[in-house]
Amino acid sequence: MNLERPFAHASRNHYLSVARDAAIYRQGERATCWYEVASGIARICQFHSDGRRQVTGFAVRGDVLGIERGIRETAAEALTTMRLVRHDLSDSTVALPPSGPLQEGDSAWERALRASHESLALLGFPKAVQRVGAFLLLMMRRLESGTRLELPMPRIDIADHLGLTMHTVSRAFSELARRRLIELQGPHHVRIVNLPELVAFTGADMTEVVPRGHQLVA
Amino acid sequence: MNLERPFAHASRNHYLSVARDAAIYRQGERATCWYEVASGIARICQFHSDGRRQVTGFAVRGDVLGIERGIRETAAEALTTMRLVRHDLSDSTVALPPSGPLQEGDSAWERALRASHESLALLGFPKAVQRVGAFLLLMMRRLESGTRLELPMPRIDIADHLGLTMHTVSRAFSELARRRLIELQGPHHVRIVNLPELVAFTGADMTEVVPRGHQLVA
DNA sequence: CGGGGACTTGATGGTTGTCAAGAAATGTGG
DNA sequence: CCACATTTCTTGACAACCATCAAGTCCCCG
Repeated sequence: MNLERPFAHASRNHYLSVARDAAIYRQGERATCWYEVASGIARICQFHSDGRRQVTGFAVRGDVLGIERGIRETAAEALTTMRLVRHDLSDSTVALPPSGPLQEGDSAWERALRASHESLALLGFPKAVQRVGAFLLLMMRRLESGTRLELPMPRIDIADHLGLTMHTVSRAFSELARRRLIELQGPHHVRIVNLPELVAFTGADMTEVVPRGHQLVA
Repeated sequence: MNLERPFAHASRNHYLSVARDAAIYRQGERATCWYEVASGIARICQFHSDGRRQVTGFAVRGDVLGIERGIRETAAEALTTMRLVRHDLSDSTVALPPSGPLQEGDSAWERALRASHESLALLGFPKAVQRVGAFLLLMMRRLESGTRLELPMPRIDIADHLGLTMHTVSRAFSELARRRLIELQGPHHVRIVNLPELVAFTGADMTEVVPRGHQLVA
């Protein structure tokens, strides 16, 4: 499938810079290419007919952006200045090494699917504080920034990502800070003070338990 | 990539039957193959260390099941007796024609990604009744069964899929029935009585609005 | 230094989860 | 095929949580 040159030096691929707040692609367009994020962060979102806006993900270094055929179901916008690698739709070979939970040898589809599952997992947490906590832990892994997190997105984006309101997200940050699990140095600068306790409090140790199952199929 | 024989007659692929309640694969195993659903319905779920169970999806005819490499992050169980097509991991060519929102010419990864996005969209609805309504509409499309829906999964599975409790799901069904949008003939047999009103009430017309955007990248 | 947007926080009402009980459906053995 | 037992589903009451409305504060940038 894509076994040869797993990390090809994207010779035919366009590298491009994107300014903060620029649209990378729009919802409703016909997809002609997809991107890899070399640096910076993008917000991927979906606008619904009832007025809701759903942020389906944040794309960071190594993430695949806008891989789909036909009409785009999401829009992507740069939250910071970014560097992207543009790929043709017929190509599903990633050019950049993975970051965070991604793996070497992934195809682009595989990476996109993994990211989608991570977003699903976040929405599975029943309470707001847990969702926000899990979001911080996920971002820490994905940004590979240690315990000092720089989150360029506004609260409303986090809210629309986690299925909450801006207010509830803000309260969750405050509660995590009150419990001395994180420290807020300005709204966009979070320091994770007590990682193990944050993991425990959130319930997000991300290790799964094998269930007692029935007989296997073969 | 996968342009030749988009719907190959899966000659090297195994067809297999699965009994109701049988495990198709387990969480924590190493993935060795993936499946397509030829008939029946499977539940895909993820068990978390804090005891939660998240149903990440239901796989119906045409859906791709368990396409991932390395350790499986989900388990799959048959809700009904099923027929599956087993594929090698090196193969990403689907054998079955699409159903519902899927398209001809999809690769397996593409189908899996689409299904994942549909689940994400469901969790985006802010209220329980809307989520349940949107779930019914989605199932109607995917099962291609007209307005008479046979839902083999128990309420708890729907709840774990939508991020709700069994009780709330049950109340939502009751409310939709009270409003004469659906009719319940037994817990697993739903008839959609007033499709346009259900769509309107749910806010799930699934057509998106193009947002006013900034300048485009290129 | 001043203005405007983003963020935080408080008060309140609506929605959902929890606890508990009862009704309906399903499966089993006679 | 029917009676019974068990599971699943529904419904009610109450508590917890979150969205909404409304100020007030902080931050950023001109």
